[in-house]
Amino acid sequence: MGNITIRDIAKQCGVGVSTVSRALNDHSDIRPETRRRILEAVAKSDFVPNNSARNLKRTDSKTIAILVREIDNPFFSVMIRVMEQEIRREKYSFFIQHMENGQDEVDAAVEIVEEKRLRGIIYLGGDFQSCEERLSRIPVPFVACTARLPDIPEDCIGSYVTINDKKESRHLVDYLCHEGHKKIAILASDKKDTNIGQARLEGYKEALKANHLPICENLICYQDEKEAAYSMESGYRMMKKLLKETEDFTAVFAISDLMIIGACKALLETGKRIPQDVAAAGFDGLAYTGFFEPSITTVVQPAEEIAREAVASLFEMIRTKKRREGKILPAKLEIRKST
Amino acid sequence: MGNITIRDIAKQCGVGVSTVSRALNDHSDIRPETRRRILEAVAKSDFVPNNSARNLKRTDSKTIAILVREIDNPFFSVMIRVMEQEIRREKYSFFIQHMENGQDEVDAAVEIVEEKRLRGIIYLGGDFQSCEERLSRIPVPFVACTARLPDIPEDCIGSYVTINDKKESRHLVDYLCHEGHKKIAILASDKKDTNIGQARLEGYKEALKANHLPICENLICYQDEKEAAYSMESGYRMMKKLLKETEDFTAVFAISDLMIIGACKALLETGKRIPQDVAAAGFDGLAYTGFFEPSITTVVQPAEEIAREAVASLFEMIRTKKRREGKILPAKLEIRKST
DNA sequence: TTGTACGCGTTATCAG
DNA sequence: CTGATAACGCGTACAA
Repeated sequence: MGNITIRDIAKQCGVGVSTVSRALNDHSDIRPETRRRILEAVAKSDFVPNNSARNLKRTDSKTIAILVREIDNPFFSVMIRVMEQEIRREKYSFFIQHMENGQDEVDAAVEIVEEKRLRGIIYLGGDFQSCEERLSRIPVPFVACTARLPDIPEDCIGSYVTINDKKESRHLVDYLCHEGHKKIAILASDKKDTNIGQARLEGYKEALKANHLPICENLICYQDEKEAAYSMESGYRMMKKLLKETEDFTAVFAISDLMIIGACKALLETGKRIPQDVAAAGFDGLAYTGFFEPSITTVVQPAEEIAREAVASLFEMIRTKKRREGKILPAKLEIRKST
Repeated sequence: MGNITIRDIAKQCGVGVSTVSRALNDHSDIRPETRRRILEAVAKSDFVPNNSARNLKRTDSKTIAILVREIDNPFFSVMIRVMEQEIRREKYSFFIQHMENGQDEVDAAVEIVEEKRLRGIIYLGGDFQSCEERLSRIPVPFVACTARLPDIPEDCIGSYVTINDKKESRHLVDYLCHEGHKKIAILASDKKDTNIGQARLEGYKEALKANHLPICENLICYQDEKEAAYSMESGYRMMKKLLKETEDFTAVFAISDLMIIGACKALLETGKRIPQDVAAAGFDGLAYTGFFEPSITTVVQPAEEIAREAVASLFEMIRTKKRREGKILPAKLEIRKST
């Protein structure tokens, strides 16, 4: 299928290809009349500029990419919406891409930067633990949101915006302890997780220690590696399993809101009352938790602020070409009826 | 920044560029030993194949794209997961792209097909009402899921998989009527909507007519065009507004589950009991609705089946190069505690 | 202000 | 099996 090219347009208008190119790219050195004529012809034809050829030549593009790890994490929705606004305001365009499961964050970046001549990258989620040294291969400024980042090498223009997962988690569990709970179960991520899931688990452990409570391995449910992480389904199944093994707990904390929602269903199905029999708390601050009955206690991440801050950081780095200190924003413990 | 190219690799290995290319692309006509040597050198270097150049030259790529309209629609999550599986099974790769607000479905397709040498496209959501004639510009087979498609022109290899929104909606409202409700409010999409939102509204009207009930304009809440469509927030606000204007209804039907969840919150806040004072029903079959208290009556779309069927249709069209009949799958009315 | 010609990094072709 | 070379479609010096 011989696609139509700028050469065809040029011929059709009786001008040179470069003139067409200039018209297409809003260059100034072209007579308005010529420009209009060309654009008109383009509009009439089915001509579509070939982006591959474009990007091959271009060096620049005022485009930034949002690389999402778990596209079905509803927590990201709000952030994406805010980011869209902020990026538009800077007159940049952007697009969202999903990183597949096996794909490494750094490789994905390198590939896409070349391909699209990006000016910057925003990561949503992802695990950077295993790519510390490789981080400096990312050839444009980047910001990681809601991800755990190792120390960023000096020579690389990257930053992060996140909350202190460990601290906030500890805070929540601490609150549960003060409410008098002695046996607190946790629905954690899988054992090998080195990401925020692990941080939240650590916070749980620290809180127990600080309250002189023992850490019982049988109250720690690890996520099955094969299951969709952080999901309602996995929360449901983990709670079912836990209930089968023991009923000796008065509170449960899940490292994500989706999981606690699933877990609540399992609890209610088993005839447990929330919070009378078992108190339940989640993490993230999804809007859903407030709509629930009983409404669910959770750690609310400042999603909009994280998004805004991330975009701001990114553009600052793009302008100054200098690395920027990472930001850790405070989350808010929202105490509701479930505890 | 002079990026490293296959020419560099070729020089380094003492071979021609085409040999490197062959090694990289798994061609058969290359000595295994040579191949190994080259791949090794590549792995050691920081070489990253330039996709733009690749796609410029390539004609083919065993790749399909999923174009999603509302990336934050949780209804799509399940579908994406299933599609991923099915596409992998065919040994194709895929990627997800988000269509921006102003972007037209056909334009998005045309652009991306050229750029990525796609073999096919799956649309998730979107409105095709305004692009009937232009549909045949899409140069590869495509399938639209959960979207309303006008008649597909003869010369274009496209299909759809969806439910009958009008019928299912009518079915649900019909059920509400049979439960004895005479005043049924609806939270609809915006007035100009020509998509599935409109279809669901039509179903509502038909059901009322069939049950000899009047259609009261003041019981129809249209979505504010500026608000995020189908969202919890808009459902919440619409219900608040409705309650301020009238309390003269005993049931409410929202055209999406998210909206009804928001609406329920508004109802509960106002002291209404569900379903005693007001019955509530949604549409889509999001997992959340089952986890809710009270669990919410809804029309469950067969998400997994739609996804599977869509991928199957697409591959069939890719193979046969022939258009395929669209599929309309049955949804299931799930009656729960909220009605 | 406009046109010509070259090169971006690959892959396909074809001759060895 | 391998290497030289011609496209792919566009942007941009440079010349006109």
